[in-house]
Amino acid sequence: MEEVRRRDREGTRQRILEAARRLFAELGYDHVTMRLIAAEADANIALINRYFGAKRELFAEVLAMQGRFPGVLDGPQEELPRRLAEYVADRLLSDRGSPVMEALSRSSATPEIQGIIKDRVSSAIMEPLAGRLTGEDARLRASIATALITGSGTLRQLFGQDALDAPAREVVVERLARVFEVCLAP
Amino acid sequence: MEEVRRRDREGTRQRILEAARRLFAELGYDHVTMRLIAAEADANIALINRYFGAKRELFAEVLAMQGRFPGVLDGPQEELPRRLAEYVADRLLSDRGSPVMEALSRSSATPEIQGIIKDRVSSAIMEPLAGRLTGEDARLRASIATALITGSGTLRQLFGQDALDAPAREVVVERLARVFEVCLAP
DNA sequence: TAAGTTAGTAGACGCATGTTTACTTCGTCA
DNA sequence: TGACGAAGTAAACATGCGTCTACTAACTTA
Repeated sequence: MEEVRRRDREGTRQRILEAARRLFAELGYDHVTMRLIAAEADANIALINRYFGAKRELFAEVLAMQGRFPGVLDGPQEELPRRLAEYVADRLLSDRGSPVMEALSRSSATPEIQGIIKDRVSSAIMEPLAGRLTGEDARLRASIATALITGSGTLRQLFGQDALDAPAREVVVERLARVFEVCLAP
Repeated sequence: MEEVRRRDREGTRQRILEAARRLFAELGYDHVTMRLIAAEADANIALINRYFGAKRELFAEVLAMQGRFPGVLDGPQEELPRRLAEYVADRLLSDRGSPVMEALSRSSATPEIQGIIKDRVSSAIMEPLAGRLTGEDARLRASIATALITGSGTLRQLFGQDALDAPAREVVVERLARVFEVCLAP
């Protein structure tokens, strides 16, 4: 009955990385223990440190492997607010949130990794967003949109998927799209 | 040179409460230790548990003593978006954020106190806000505004007071006011 | 087949946490 | 004045954490 998949360095590494991704998103940095990751990945705890160095670096690698808003920031400029609205609405209404969004808003209070998260929010959300905006105060407008995105993550994590009293998806998208429009407009 | 303020039960209780308020706001629930509170309050650690029972209950008491958006939710209805905008802008730009806002967004990932925070966000922000709104989907609109408020807390805590590239206060308030208007409008 | 490399393992290490216990000291009131 | 209750204290408790070390066993290669 024993699994014969042994001595597979790369495979084990991937299982650890995937377990860490899932757990960090669900529980936040502080509440994920090395032992929990090891159990979830069905790997020995010492291998985590051997392959990744330390918990902090594992977290950094997890964030690094996430795409930067795939399909949201790309596409026609005039539909950007709507794509953001759909992204946020889907994450709020679906049975699980966005791993990046959740990991970020759940882990941002930990000094140990604050720098990592700051860089990630900057490079994956704020800067690409600000870069797509024209007119004055682009960075301010991008920041407000970012606040709305991360705040949605916090809300989701507190209230689960019925944070919004469960109206129809289209109503949520419509409202969010209008809000993002005002955020991003020059 | 010794302080002679000894054997003052109520005074000690208040010093502990005040130190806890400050520290929870600054560091979040997880990263505030009982020993840190005791040191900051210049009190013995055992007294914290004697007076408050447990860390969790101390946190609940800290949240309970905070006013519910004093001066923001009250006042003429048509200026509500602007008052919210001023509140958020001031917290983002000033040298320290709002204790409630910070404590909430810094501590929301801890399962131990998730219920406390959830109740607090509901009763202090979302429900009063939704109660002031007319028209359909009041709860959805209040939720989006809440997301923006808590998201601002997260942003502030990540980037400090120059999260917004430091434009003039009036510019920030103006933009936020327009966003809140769209959030809250029927 | 023997030797060497390395993935995988068990367990301990040192430290920090929230909480509790046993004790001391102060203040008050009979 | 002496005794008693309560405020304050020091130290320990049990637990959980990230990390590291010494070891075993599987695969590769000569």
